[in-house]
Amino acid sequence: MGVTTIGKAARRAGVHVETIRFYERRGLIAQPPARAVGFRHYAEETIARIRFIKSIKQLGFRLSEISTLLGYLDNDDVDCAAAEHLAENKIMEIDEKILALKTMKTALLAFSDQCAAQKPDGMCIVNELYQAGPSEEALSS
Amino acid sequence: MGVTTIGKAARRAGVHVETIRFYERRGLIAQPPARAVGFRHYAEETIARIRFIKSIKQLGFRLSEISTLLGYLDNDDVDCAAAEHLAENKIMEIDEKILALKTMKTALLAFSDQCAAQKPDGMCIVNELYQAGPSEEALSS
DNA sequence: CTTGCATCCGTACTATGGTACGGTGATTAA
DNA sequence: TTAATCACCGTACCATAGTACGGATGCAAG
Repeated sequence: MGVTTIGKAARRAGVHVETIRFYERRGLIAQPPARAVGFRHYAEETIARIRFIKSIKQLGFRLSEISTLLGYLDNDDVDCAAAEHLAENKIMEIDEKILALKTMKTALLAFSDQCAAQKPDGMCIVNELYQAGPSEEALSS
Repeated sequence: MGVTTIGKAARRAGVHVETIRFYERRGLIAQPPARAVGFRHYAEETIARIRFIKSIKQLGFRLSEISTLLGYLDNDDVDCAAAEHLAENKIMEIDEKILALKTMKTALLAFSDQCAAQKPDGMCIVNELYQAGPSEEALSS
């Protein structure tokens, strides 16, 4: 196998070329130095780093948070307690999102029920809501 | 009470002035015609319309979707079946998001557990993940 | 040797829902 | 009357995570 150019690196890491460049611009990974003669070579560590970013992203972390985490790693400054703290914060964040979505779902179900209980005159709940100009508290639970 | 200028309209609808302008630009609400002499007057229907947008937004609908819905309303083209369909689609969308978040949470809990089971050498799971360059399937469930 | 794909690089654009700014003119309360 | 507030308008900017584009060059296969 030949040298690992950006295209091969992308395929091996499971991301797009543009994503690698984007991560370079964001400072998440270092850009390999330009060579006098050929294209840039990507080191194994860089590919591992991209895979790591991808894994952590799947846990719901933002790139800015991953950037911070990588900063700790680069300084050998990660301990289990700190990592656990990060994970727990993220879990709470996720719980909040889930709660908000469940609230929406409840309201939507109520809405849907009112649609189903169609008036004999064919007037839809949507029309009524719109005509009435719903008050602050309506639908807002 | 005096005329309903944009500021009063915003207060009564529970949004910011800029939001009203933004909705006007997006075509969600009509801009009242400029008057020769004073400021624009906002009609009651417009305020009701903004409140309606706000309510529907709380159900998780995007402005583009609300725009479509308002188009139906403006043409008296809403029936309960269609509205119910909209709501049910949105419920499915929300369910998918909840599922994705729960998957993340599960992975995070596993991660957190591994942090808690700290190695005697003080080596954190994060370091190991990073050094190892996690494979495609690791953490990805 | 030439064709065609790949790399390089900066910049601009995507969607989302607004928010902020800057300068000008109208209005209103003291 | 004058100062403070509000309205008007276009444009630019925020976060998010990339994606797309265009032109120049490199490299490898036929």
